[in-house]
Amino acid sequence: MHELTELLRGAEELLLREDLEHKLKENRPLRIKAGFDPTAPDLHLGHTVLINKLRQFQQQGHEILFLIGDFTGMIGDPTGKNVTRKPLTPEQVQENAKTYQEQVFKILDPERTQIVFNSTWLNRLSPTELIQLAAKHTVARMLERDDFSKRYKNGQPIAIHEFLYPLIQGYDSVALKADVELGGTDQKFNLLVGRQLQEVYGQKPQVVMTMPILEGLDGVQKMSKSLNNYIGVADSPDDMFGKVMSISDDLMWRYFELLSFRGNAEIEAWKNQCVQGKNPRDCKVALALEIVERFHGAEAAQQALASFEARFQRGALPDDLPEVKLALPPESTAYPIANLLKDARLTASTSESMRMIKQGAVKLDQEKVSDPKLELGPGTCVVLQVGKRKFARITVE
RNA sequence: GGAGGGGUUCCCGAGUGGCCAAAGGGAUCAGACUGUAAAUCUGACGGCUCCGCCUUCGGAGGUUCGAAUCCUCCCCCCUCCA
Repeated sequence: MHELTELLRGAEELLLREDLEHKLKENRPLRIKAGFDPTAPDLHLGHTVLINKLRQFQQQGHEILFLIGDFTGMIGDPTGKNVTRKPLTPEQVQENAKTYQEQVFKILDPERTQIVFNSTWLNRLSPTELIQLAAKHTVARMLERDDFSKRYKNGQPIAIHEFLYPLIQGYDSVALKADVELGGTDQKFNLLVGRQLQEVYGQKPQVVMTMPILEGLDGVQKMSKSLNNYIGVADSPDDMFGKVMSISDDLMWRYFELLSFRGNAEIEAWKNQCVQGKNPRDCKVALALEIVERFHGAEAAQQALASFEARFQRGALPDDLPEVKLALPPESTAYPIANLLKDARLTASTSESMRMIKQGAVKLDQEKVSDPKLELGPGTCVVLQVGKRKFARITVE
């Protein structure tokens, strides 16, 4: 029972709960399937929500089937928008799959994870078999899918192959004899097709678990690269740490739920302590450490914490200052500070430089700059800082 | 094919001849404070050789002392009817 509660944590929906309970009682490793697109292996923490859930299953002794959809990737998921998606070459698929593994195995145990490619069995499917597969499902049921029905009502085209996509994804579950399939909430329909097909093929239908979309740093919109509210798994330890620290106290608990490996009980206890006056900051530090450690190791995490404290609590300079060398503008004998800041990319324009100086945000060798007309002659080497986060060691040549 | 509505500074969205570099909100940035890059408060938020100057309101022309606002043509988006 306790197992189940942990597994349910953060999950959006579980269909059907009784099925999962039964399967768990069988006391055997369950086959847990999750499919991934072989495109864009540039993962951020939002993507890891699903992977974290896989890890939980894995830790309870179940078998993970990490499916790379190299075949389906060639069809393109029917999003309705990008109708013509460039097919990936086998090389690209291999490349992306490799990147996936590197990143994903920071969370999953490679020993107990099977990576499978659906082209393995789908390429062997004969036209006859494919048509037999298509015969197992009806148009009416396909049209139950929200975006299909909308497009159909609006008279927008739906290509036949788009109907094939959910079928094929479902067939994957048959081929893999999946007990459970995980996916994002947007995958619900496809996951359910898997259930139906398995039943038709004489298997027990898989349990479907959907995971929510993680909110980004702003706490409102979904985490995505284009909104620039993401924490990339490849971010530097300092960045990763800082970004976690920047989330609001409210959002922190959501992140604990979906990103932390700590048990429910522990997190609940912390939450209660915070209500009773414990500083939420300390919980956030723990979360930041945990996440940095996951992707960069314990040592890097401690260093990130140390440099964070040094910088923001004591106002110290970061260790690795970007070095910038700038040549004097032609026909001048000194570099005006405003232009220097712009050219060193500490500000976006000289106007912004002026503003920052007026606002008291600019520091030269730790001293506040108040004169907007300050000029630096050739040969000077100084540390310039704008705000709390932007630094550079600048040499004027 | 017909009838309307609209394109404003990163986003949303005011503005219908001068007081408009353009209200308000969001995002962002800075300062203060703090528990942190949370929260809150204050301020900034086109560019520049920065107490002054220059360039913006879909595009190109025009009217005017003066236009985001008026006129002409063009481009693009949306809604309704057929």
